[in-house]
Amino acid sequence: MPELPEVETIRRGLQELIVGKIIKTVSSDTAATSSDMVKSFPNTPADVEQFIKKAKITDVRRRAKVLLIDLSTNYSLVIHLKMTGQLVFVGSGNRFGAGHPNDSLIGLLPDKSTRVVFDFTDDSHLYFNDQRKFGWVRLIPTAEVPDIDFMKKVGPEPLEADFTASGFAERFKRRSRTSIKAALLDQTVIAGVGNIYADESLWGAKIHPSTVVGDLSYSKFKLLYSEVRFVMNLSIDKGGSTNRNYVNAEGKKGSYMDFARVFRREGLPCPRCGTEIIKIRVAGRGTHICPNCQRGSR
DNA sequence: CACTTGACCTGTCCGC
DNA sequence: TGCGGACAGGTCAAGT
Repeated sequence: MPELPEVETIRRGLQELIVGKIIKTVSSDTAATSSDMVKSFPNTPADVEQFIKKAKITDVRRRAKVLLIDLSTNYSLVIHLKMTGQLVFVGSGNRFGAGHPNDSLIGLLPDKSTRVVFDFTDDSHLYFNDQRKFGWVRLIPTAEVPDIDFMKKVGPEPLEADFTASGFAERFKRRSRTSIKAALLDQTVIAGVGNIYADESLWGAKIHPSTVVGDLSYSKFKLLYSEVRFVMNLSIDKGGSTNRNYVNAEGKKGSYMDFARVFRREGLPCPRCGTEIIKIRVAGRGTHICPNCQRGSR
């Protein structure tokens, strides 16, 4: 589901909503089977008892598309939402005031997609929902988080101030014979780009997604670098993209799709030249392009 | 090693 | 209205 802007939007929400709260229990009282639960959240009851129960939330961080919820026990909840994962906070009673979208969720969660429930001591709750069950939650000592495979392999954060265009171009040398779209989606090259922002940034840089990485000029890499940062910053500003399932920590949708130039806009005119946007398949993924603007030139 | 493909799941949409 | 197949915001483990 979420790419960097969506995970960052959730992180900012959770930062405001749950830091300082104390976890009372971790559970599920839903239709999820026990094997589903084990897959989503494999830590043992003893781990939960020792390192989660009574723990205070000290911080909420993000690395690539992974959320890190730090606990006062020096353990962290490491969470990947994959395609359809959600982390939704619901206050106790009328916490947000009548009519607030979050309060409309009271009584609606947990539902059949709820995999893990965190109950706080003030009777508020955090729900991990995941329709397709690809996502996961792991409890890991905070100091060991950088040692897990994903963290060791993942590439640099594209929005960091010290991340430069030349650094960006450099990262692609390891994937010089594949398509630029496959390379952009490769989390070991650059962190956080997924299918939406790959298509959006390639349109912005006027690069055909099938273009072989090694055929791209440095000036094209500079353009692509700028476009990746532009679309991700814009999306964070708009609260992310809700294509289907995505909601933020308060259960609200993001509005980037209202600003998308090509993603899921097949049949509509290219906002730059008016040519009809088409949908093709690149790197095994549905891919949206303007066939006029993105001709695969260097 | 670099690269591609299929698998993991459930739900929805589209054509017959 | 039903049914089969394709497809969906992501990563892995296999294969070549």
